[in-house]
Amino acid sequence: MLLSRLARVSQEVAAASARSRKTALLAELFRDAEADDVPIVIPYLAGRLPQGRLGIGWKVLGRPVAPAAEPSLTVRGVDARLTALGKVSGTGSQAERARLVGELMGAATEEEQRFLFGLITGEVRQGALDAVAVEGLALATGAPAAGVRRAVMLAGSLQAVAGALLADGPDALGRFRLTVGRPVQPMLARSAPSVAEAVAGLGACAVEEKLDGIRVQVHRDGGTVRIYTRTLDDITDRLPELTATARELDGERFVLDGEVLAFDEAGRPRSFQETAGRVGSRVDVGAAAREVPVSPVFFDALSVDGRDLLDLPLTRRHAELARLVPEPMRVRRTLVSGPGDVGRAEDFLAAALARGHEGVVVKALDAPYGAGRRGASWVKVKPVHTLDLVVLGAEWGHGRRTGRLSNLHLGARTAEGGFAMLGKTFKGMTDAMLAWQTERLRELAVAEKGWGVTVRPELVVEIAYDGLQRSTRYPAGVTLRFARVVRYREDKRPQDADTVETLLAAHPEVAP
DNA sequence: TTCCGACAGTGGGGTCGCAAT
DNA sequence: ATTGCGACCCCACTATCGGAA
Repeated sequence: MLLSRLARVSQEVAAASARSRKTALLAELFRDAEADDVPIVIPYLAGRLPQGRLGIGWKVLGRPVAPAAEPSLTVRGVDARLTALGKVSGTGSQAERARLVGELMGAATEEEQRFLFGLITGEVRQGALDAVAVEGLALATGAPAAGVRRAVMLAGSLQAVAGALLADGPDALGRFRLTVGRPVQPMLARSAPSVAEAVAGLGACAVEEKLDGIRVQVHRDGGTVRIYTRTLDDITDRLPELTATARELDGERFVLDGEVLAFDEAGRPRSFQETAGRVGSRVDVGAAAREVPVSPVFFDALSVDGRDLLDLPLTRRHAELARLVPEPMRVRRTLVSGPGDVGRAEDFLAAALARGHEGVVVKALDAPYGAGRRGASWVKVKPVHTLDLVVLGAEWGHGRRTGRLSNLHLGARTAEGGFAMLGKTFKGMTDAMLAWQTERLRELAVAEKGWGVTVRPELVVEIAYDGLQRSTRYPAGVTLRFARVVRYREDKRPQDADTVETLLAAHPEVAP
């Protein structure tokens, strides 16, 4: 199959607004793909490369290359070139990679160039990723969409399911079940502003501590242990102490879900930055593990002794977890009978925060494990802080925000009477706010830059954030974590904005 | 008809590791 | 040695479609 066909369909998918139309376009293409093209076409149209990331980004791709006049690239040919590109390494490799990229782009038409660019940077912007590709695959093969979705969650991969379906038809779905050693999409939580609201929607529930670390899925099959992240990357080699722990547990075959994080001598959690740095270390893992050892805290069991527990209620899964994992390695929790019992949940949240944790996750006791779902049965609650900050500048948006000033530069007042930038945010704005701030910030602009504008510090905006973290980038030595706009405060003047001093005083554990 | 669940998009900061400077 | 870049951790929020109520 020619790449031009994919590029054309991708553009049509992007132009279609109805999801059903996108699905139909993808299904038509999947049906036409030859068997050898399928393992490439499916991920491409889901906006991903079968090779995963190539180590090539905007910098190399940004260089313009004259497009070819006529399409000639085949899907398989492109795949072979990209595989070769991913394998280039060593000194001088950047130049070689740039050369190969230039060669590929030079063989592509303008439309194909746009498609390849999106594919390689991971931004296809066609309004259809995995979920829509799953629908298209179901339509193309006559398999039930829910069955395909479930198979993909259990296989942890769209490609495997696509290959089986197109080769063997809808019956192939039955082959996909939870397998020890093969990661499944983890269950996710939605958020609520208070435990009262979280409990109100759930009835009888467990309230568990929310730990600020790295999500891990631990598989053990006899002497073999594998550890996967939330995105199903294999990080076994980086966590030798967790591998050892899994081998010591009193079970031969299991799959556990949990969080891994570092604690200090007093047993309080170390900062996310410290845990993430440790887990990210790959070169001298032994030294990293000695310096910042991490501990697992498990909260779910997906499989024990060959029994698949996914469809069992949390109560049953937790009973299995408790049989397998000693109490200190399980997440701290309390049980709440329902909305009449909210006081217990609120007390538990306060205690969790006092112990230095992020918040709580409220879980319905009767809910199964919804692999890959951000279902309503897990709800996280974290305290939210707010500040009144001053807009110092704004950056031009991309995609659907093109032509709008989007990403705000936020400043707090300093003791010297100026403003210290604390970070940026693009979150929380409605389309109306984007339009309004674009106009207002242009009026306040003192300098037009390529990336946006700097403005007179006059506009006050209320910002919500989850906490402070250390920063080497910003002058106060700290930055906001997960900053988002709540509303503009036109009733406030910049001299009413919060100061760096009060911010640091509110988070003494982070203050430099 | 209205409501709401699921998705895609729009990017944030930090850290690590590699290659280039 | 330092810098730039990309990958991958953590993540919030809005707009939209389409099925459920």
